[in-house]
Order: sequence, then structure tokens, then C-alpha cells
Amino acid sequence: MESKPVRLVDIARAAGVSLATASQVMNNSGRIADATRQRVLAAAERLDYRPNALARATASGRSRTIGILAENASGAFCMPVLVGTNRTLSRFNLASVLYDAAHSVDLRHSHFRELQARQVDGIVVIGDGADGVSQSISQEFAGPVAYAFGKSSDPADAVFLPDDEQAGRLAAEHLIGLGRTRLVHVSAEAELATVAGRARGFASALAAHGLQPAHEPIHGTFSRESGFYSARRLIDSGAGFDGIFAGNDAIAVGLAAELQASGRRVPDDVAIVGFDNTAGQAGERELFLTSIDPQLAAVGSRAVEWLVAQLDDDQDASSVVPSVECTLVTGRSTVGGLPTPRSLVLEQLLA
Amino acid sequence: MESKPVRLVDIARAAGVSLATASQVMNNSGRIADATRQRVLAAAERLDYRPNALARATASGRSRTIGILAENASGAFCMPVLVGTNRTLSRFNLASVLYDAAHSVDLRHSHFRELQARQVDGIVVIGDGADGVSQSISQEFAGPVAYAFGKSSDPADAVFLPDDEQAGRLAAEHLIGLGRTRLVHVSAEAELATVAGRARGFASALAAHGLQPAHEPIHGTFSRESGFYSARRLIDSGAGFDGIFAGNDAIAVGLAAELQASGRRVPDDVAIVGFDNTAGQAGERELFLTSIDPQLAAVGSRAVEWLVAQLDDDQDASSVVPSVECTLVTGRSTVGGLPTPRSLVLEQLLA
DNA sequence: CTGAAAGCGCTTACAG
DNA sequence: CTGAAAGCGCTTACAG
Repeated sequence: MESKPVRLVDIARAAGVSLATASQVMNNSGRIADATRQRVLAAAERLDYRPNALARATASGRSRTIGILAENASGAFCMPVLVGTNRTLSRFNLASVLYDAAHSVDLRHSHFRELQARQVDGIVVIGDGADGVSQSISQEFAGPVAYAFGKSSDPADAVFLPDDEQAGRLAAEHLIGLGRTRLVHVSAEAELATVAGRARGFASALAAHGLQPAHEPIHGTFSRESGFYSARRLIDSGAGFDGIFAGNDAIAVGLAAELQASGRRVPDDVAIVGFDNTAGQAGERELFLTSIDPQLAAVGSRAVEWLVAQLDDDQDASSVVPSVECTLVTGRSTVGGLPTPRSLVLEQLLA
Repeated sequence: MESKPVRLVDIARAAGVSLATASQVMNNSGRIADATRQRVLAAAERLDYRPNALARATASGRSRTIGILAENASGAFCMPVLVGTNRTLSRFNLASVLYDAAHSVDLRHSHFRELQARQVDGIVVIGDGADGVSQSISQEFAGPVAYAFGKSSDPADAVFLPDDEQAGRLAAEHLIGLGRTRLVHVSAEAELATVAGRARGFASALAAHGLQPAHEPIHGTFSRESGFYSARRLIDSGAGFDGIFAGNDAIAVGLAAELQASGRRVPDDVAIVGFDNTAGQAGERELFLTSIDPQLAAVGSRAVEWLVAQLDDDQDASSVVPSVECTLVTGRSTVGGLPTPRSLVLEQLLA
């Protein structure tokens, strides 16, 4: 079936040139006569030559491999980022070696050493969420390091995240565009950067439209329970409101449940926008929740683009923007429309 | 920060031995005096030596790297398999380079060539489902190839899948254990191997308990819609039934919805078992659906164990079983129990 | 434009 | 038990 692999010498011999010349042709380096080039290329084609990437790497010092350090690959959000990094990596003809720390700091460190041993040209650290902080390894590593979907302990590092402010603006614009004017933001801990960012964007969009929030932002946690509780607070405050931007989908669902339970119809009385697009990501077709999609694959993609720019000197790394634009997907929670009879039944069932 | 990397010669020099001896110590090969060994190890430790894995690989011909070819990494089921392979890979000190074909046959082929160029010691092909068939590459590749969560076009290949028959028995045993005796299997296309396997296991468990199916197996597709439709057929048949094993969770949910809509209570009147444990995998706590978990991470793990056994001559590859046992997770759809007050609220959500 | 030579960092028979 | 030497397959100055 498979015979002994053909090496560069075989090509050189077949083409009647030296090893050095053959190598230069394969790497598009040096000045080579066009005739020679064609001859070598033809030989490589004919013999189905596959350069040994490992030998090439040890000789050249560049492995064309990127190390990926996932804080927690099993996490719900890691996968899309991973898909994005890999897609872009292969667009640049780069390979990746992936290690999953599964939250273990010890593992993390041994993986890092493995990556060094394997001479990776760069590293992308995939965090476990935009509010998570990964221990910076940039100082210990010779090449560039990108942090995707998670911060780094060193503020100087290149961190790639969804654009929370833009997300907040997007949510506000959507609600305002629907004619809602008495808007509220309900989110998680105010100290979190994502929470602050989304709140800032939301507030700025309101201001830009000359609108006052119907209630000051309500802070809880990223959970359904917090949504229940926040809805109660909002109702008890007596404030009038017709639109809510929730910090994430869990909160949004909690809010929706409690508001409906209190007799307020969603979206007729109150329109709700979530964040994460969890249902959409899971492949649901008819969405209940309008939600902001953080474009996680694009985040991974962006991190790799930056890494590549760092590796290629002819590329300008500073042109790569670290914030990735979010998108909005619409569901019945803002634009309304009847659920199909069937999804009605389903939703009662699965809630 | 980081100085020039320390090489094996540095260790040899520091320990006052030859390069060959140092190498042997690092690889636990040859007979080395204990004193010498200690001296070398100490030097390596002191200088924080990290062997260059690439050089080691080109010299030895073994890269200690496994190639992973994913048919479709974005698929809902690929992730758990991937996590399993990687976990086990790192247990054996192996690295992996991952390529995602995203269903493209062309990509698939160029990725395969990349893997060859990178001198991987083995390959695991991650399919897009137990009924999917991947083009076999075993004949074109020099090392071992494992197919995880997907079949291969060559029946001689090593294929790792969840044990569908056992899953079927598990579902039946669970329902019977709950006192249900009029059982039915509702699944997808009868031609599919997974469907046939689950059906076989289910039927055999019934037989073992001296039970007749309450209705012949109903075949449709792996979708909610098929669940609706099958429920109708079942009801219209006039057959009495108190337990259903559904081919997957989508069907199960469809069944449950239609049965509830027709006035039958789940699980009081009809208990339902699904397959995939989608909600559980998504991290839901209080499950509506009792479901069979295909243990996808274990499938990936098993494939790697086999691969490793093939690579190490001293291991017995034939001891690795290609079928992975499924587990059953219980939800309200069979064991009942009230949803918590909170999920009750949620259920009112869209009522 | 092309080739002979040294080198990347390691491993592996083979003598001794 | 240890070392000198050749080798893995490739790249990269350096002459010419």
C-alpha cells in the first residue's frame, strides 16, 4: 500500500538538481531559474512528495504549529472558540496542538512545558469566559501569546473578547427601534467587566436617543433565579417599563417567567433581550428569546489572525481589533409572533 | 526573560558525560550506571532541560503525536468525543493535532496529507454520528487509525461506538423496573444501524422478561416532528401502552408533547425514555427527560486507548472493547416527581 | 542562478 | 557501562 516515504533528496535526484536547490524551490526562496523550478515542481508532483514537517521545523526553527491551551474545553463556551481558532489556523496552513487543563493549574503548567518542548510558534489561551482571568504566560514564552475569551493577569497582553459595549448598544437600539422607551438593564454582579461593559453600552445608546432608563440597573447573578428575583424587585419598585436588556439568557428567561406569572405579557407588555444566544447555538429554530450572539467563533478567529500577524513580519498586527462585534438574533420575546401550536406545548414541557 | 533554550549537549557537558549517554538517560534506554544516571538527571533538573520534541521526533521517527480528523467539529456531538480523546491522549503523554473538515471532502483529504507531513504516529477520525460513514484512510496511512463515533467505509477498521444494544436493554430494564409492562419503541429509519441496535436490545430485554411489545416498533426520523406523528399513530392504533423508549431525545420530546396534548400524563400514564441526554449534557440540573447517555467522552477515550495499544507493542490491543457502555440518567419523564416550584413558574411562562 | 557544506537537536547501532 | 560516529530530513548562509 504505502511504500517508503519520498524525501527531498529523491526529488532533487529525479530533477537532477542539488538538495539545496530543491529545498529552495519548495520554499519559494532564493532566485531560481524558471526552468529549474518547473523541473523540481514536476518531480515533486510526480513522486507525490510530502515534505517532512518535523524535519523542516527542526532545521528552520519554525514549527508552523500553534499551541492551544484551553482552561476548560468541556465548558459550554469553549467549543465555538475552538472551532473558530482551528478554522482560521488551517486557513493559514498552521496546525494546532490542543491541551485542556480542565481548570487544573498543575495541568496547565505541564501543558505549557509540553508546548515549549514541541516548539510551537505561538500560543492561544482559551479562557473560560470573558470575566475569567488566566495566569499570563507571555513572559515565559518566546513567541506571541493571544488570550481568547478570557482575560490575562497581565494587562499588557493581547486579549480577544466580544465587544460588550457594542452588545449593550445593539440591545438598546433593537428595543428602541421597536418603539420601547421605558428600558431597564438587569444583569449580574456590577463588578464584572462584562456586566459593566454591557451596561455602559446600553446606557450610552439610551442617552444618544435622549432616553432615561426606567429604573437603575439591577444587579444579581448570571442565573434564572436572579432573573426571578430581579423581576420582583422591578415590579415592586412600581416603575413603569416596557423593555429589558438582560445580562444573559438565564436571567432573561427568569425575568420572562416571573413577569408572565405576574400577568405581564412578553413581549406585548415587556420586550426582553438576552445575551449568549444559547438556544440558537444549540440549533433551535424557533427562538423564544431575542438574544445577543457573542460570536465566539469570531473571537477565536480574531485571536489567530493577530497571532499570524505577529509571526509574519510583513503583516501589521496592530490592525487586528481585539473586540469582536456581537450580533442580534430575534425571537418572540421582542418581535412577538405566535409560537407554533407545537412549540407551545413543548415549552410547557421543557421549561 | 527567556534565555536560549538548553539542549541535550548542555546537559551532557554539565554532567560530564557524552551526548549518547545523556540521551539514553533521558529515554531510560540502555544500561546506565546509577551514579551516572543521577548525575545527568540532576543536571537536567538544574538547567530546567526541555527536550526538543521535534528533533527527537525526526531522529527517532516517532512523533508522539496523534492526528485527529473531525468530520464536523461544530456538530453537537463532536465536542464530548474530542474532550475524551484529548484527556486520554494527555494521560499517555501524547499530543494531538486537530483538523476539522467541516463536512468538506476536499478539506478532509488535504488535512490527511498534512497529518502525514507532520509524521503523526496514529490517527483518530471523529465521525459525525454513529450512523455516519467516514471514508477509510487506513490503507493510505502507515500507522494505526481509529474511527470514533462514526463508521468507516472499510469493515475491517477499528470503529468505536456507543453500545446501542446495551442502551436498548438499559431503557427496557428501567421501564420494567418501574412496573411498566406495555412497552413500545419509537425510533427513526429502520435501516439505520443505531436504530436497529437499540431496537434489538430493547426487544431482547422485553423477551427476557417474558413481555410482548404493546405495539410494533414505529419508525420515522430523529426529530420532534417525528415524535408528534408517531404519538398520533400510536394513539390511533388503539394499543394500550404505558412506557416508550424513544430513539433519541428529539423524538422523546415530541412524543411527550403530543401525548400530554392528548390528555395522557407523562409519566403517570406513559413513561418515556430518550437517548442522547442532551439536556444533561447541556448542564441542566432538573431533567424532564429520562435519557440514555451515550458516554461520548468514553468513546473518544476508548479509541485512543486502542491506538496506544497498537503503538506500544507490549500492550494488547485486542483487549480494548470497541463498544462503549451507555448509562441512564433519570428525569421526571419516568420517575416523576414534581418539578421544583421554580421550574413550575417557568412552565407557566408561555402557557 | 546553483551546489557543497555545515547545521538544527536529537537518537541509535556499534565498538570498546 | 560509556563514547565516537553516523544518521533523521530538512534549511541556510556562503562560494562560485
